Amino acid sequence: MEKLQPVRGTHDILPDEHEQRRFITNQIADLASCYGYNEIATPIFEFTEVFQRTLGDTSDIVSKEMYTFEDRSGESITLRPENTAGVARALISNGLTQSLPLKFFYSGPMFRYERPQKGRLRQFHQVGVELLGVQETLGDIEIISLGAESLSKLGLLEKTRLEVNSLGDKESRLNYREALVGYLSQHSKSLSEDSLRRLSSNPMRILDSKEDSDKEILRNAPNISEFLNEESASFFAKVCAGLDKLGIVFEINQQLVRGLDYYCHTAFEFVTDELGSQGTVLAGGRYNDLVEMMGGVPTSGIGWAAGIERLASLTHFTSKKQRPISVIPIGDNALEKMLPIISSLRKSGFTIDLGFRGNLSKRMKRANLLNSCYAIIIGDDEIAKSLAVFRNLDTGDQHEVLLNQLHAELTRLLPNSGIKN
RNA sequence: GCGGGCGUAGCUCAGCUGGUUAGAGCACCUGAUUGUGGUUCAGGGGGCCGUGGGUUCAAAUCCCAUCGCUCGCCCCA
Repeated sequence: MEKLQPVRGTHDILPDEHEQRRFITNQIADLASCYGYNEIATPIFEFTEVFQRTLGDTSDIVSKEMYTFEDRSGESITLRPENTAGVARALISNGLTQSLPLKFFYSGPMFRYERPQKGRLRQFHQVGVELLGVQETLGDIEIISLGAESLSKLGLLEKTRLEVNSLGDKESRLNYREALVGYLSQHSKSLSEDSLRRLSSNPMRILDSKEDSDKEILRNAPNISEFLNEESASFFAKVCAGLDKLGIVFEINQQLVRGLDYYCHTAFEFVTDELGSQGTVLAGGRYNDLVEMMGGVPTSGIGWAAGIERLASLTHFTSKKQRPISVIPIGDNALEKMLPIISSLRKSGFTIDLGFRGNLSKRMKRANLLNSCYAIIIGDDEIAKSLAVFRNLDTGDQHEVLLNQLHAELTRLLPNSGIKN
């Protein structure tokens, strides 16, 4: 509660910034809608087990990044660190497995207890999609394509590169894991402290270590591709072929390992070099075991999430807002006369600002400050003649318009304003 | 959890080898302009110099602690 600051790692989103974020969200939501994805919203907190059971005890999220607390009835509650587990839970809770396949889009805040830095917050926001009940490679291809198009629509595709990898099915992964542990154990003396710890808990995560000493050892480590069984290998090959067919450029990164336990087969990340070490902008993968892990019927799934703050910091945005029209009544009579007219203009969809106080000069200043395009000025002289002074604030030209012609005049001058439907 | 940088006006910052009443630009308010904005001019309000302690005749300035912000590591969106 020191000095009325927001909690560390959280920020107020003021109107200018919010407009950009809403724009980004809408762009992706519209695109997802074209792909047939429907918006879903799950609670921003869940019982802790929802995340604990699915993300994996050894994942960083569960081991040190969860916002967990006890509520008044003693239940352990966790603010969602990501939304895939919540969507999977909702699928089960609502018996939606009857109507597979399902395509979901979501957006909203996520929470992770981390040290904030550039592109990383404790409360951040994601948009994401989940495709449930599709085990065909067509699902992987559609999801990655939707990710690529989302970035493209925001003009960010050329700022990122797509990396993909296959983690294979369970059998392939176990075989690989064994081989990897065998290899790394021979070099355990030279491994970094963190990697050494992961050797027993989560050895695959050592693959994306950034320690030079680890990288050196990893250079000769076995590759996952050599351990994919026939089914997994052909699955991955089909995904890659599909991406090629769609003209989606990607590179295979065998070190790419997603941090969460529930991933299998396809894993992918769109990364940029423009955000320091937080380069991942949009990332996801396949999670065929997740729903079953939560106690539902086996249901395959694939999806991705993108960080809105990261997208926003890569995007140059200019406001798309309508410039307002300032109505400036002088005196109580004029105000009374204009109130119903203002109300009617607003109902027609025009953006009207009625400065709340001040003389003509003050109100003109406000009109200028708001970047209004026109000022409609009316005083006793004008009332007597049932008209208003209509001033173009860019040119300074002004002319008189009958009050009953105001709507027509604005419609003529601002054909793109007004209610669309 | 670990390391670096920084906390002075609403914002961006100057001042810091200690020395009157702490400054600038932008923003804000008032007036020139009581029926006309942007430009200009004149004036004005605003600061526990992050907080606590220490050194000193004297601290925004030096030292320590603490809190906050920020950047990086780990990891992730």
